[in-house]
Amino acid sequence: MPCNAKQAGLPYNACMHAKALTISRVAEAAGIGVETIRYYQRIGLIDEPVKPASGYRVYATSILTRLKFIQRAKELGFSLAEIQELLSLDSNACDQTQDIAQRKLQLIQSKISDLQAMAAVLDDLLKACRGNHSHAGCPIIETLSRD
Amino acid sequence: MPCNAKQAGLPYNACMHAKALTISRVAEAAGIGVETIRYYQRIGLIDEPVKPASGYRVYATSILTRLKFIQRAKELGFSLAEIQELLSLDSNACDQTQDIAQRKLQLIQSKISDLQAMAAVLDDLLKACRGNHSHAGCPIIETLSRD
DNA sequence: CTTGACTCTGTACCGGGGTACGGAGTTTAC
DNA sequence: GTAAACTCCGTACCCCGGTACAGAGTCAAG
Repeated sequence: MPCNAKQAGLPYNACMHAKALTISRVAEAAGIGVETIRYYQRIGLIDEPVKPASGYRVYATSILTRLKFIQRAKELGFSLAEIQELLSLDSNACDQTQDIAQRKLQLIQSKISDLQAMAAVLDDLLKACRGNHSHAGCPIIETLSRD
Repeated sequence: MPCNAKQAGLPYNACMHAKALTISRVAEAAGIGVETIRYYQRIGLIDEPVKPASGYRVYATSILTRLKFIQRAKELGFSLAEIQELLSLDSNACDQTQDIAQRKLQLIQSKISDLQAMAAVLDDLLKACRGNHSHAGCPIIETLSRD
């Protein structure tokens, strides 16, 4: 996009303030890549900011809050689609948010107990290995394959 | 592969038994797609079964156990590459696999603690929601956005 | 006022984990 | 004994979550 400030007899830099929050400053502050921010915009996870005449995106500081939210939610195991759903909820729509979080929590808890079972089996296997070199039947596959 | 039963003066169907465990029966029984089974064979996650002269794969029933294992391990967050390594525990001798098992155990334990951390955060957030009847905004959304 | 750093759009690519298709051969049920 | 259903192989395509260009325009420091 051309900077139409020129047509108005102004320098291009009339299009942006010196310390504007540009995409690379956002990326730096949020600890993620510039391309990732553009990717999130493409998929609609964050809004395109208002662009001055030059076409350079200038972000509101609230973008940092949003990116933080996204990163936290990702760490909790939410997919970008789920995060989009969370973000679309009005912050008063506590009920729906709770539902989503509750389902996620149950999922996580059942993974934990499966992994604990698996760890116990592996631990037993290791003990058996150390004591017994015959290893006629490694129980791990059968144990994990049951049901 | 042509069925060389023909050259021997026999019908093609001499190449396979009527109720042979064919790929679609395996897929059906395991609740996965035929293409997925072929994919697992391509990447070496499961062995190619013996093929009679016709070229149609005929599986041993043990494939079902193995596929069950793969599905369970996948649910637990293991990648197919990791599952491959886990499966190698079954076929190798004990003393050759102890460190694989040891590393897997550590991996599982770190997955467990990651998931426990996630669960704790989600649980706290849910508790905050249940105590929040003020309509002042959803604590989950607010907490995830903070800082 | 130049030079280098930055940004724009668009498109292509990556690895992981599959899924679908085409065209040919095989098996099975009627 | 033929039609429908199944299987083969190879290749191409899909989604996800990014990442990496290229080529053109803009900004900021010296």
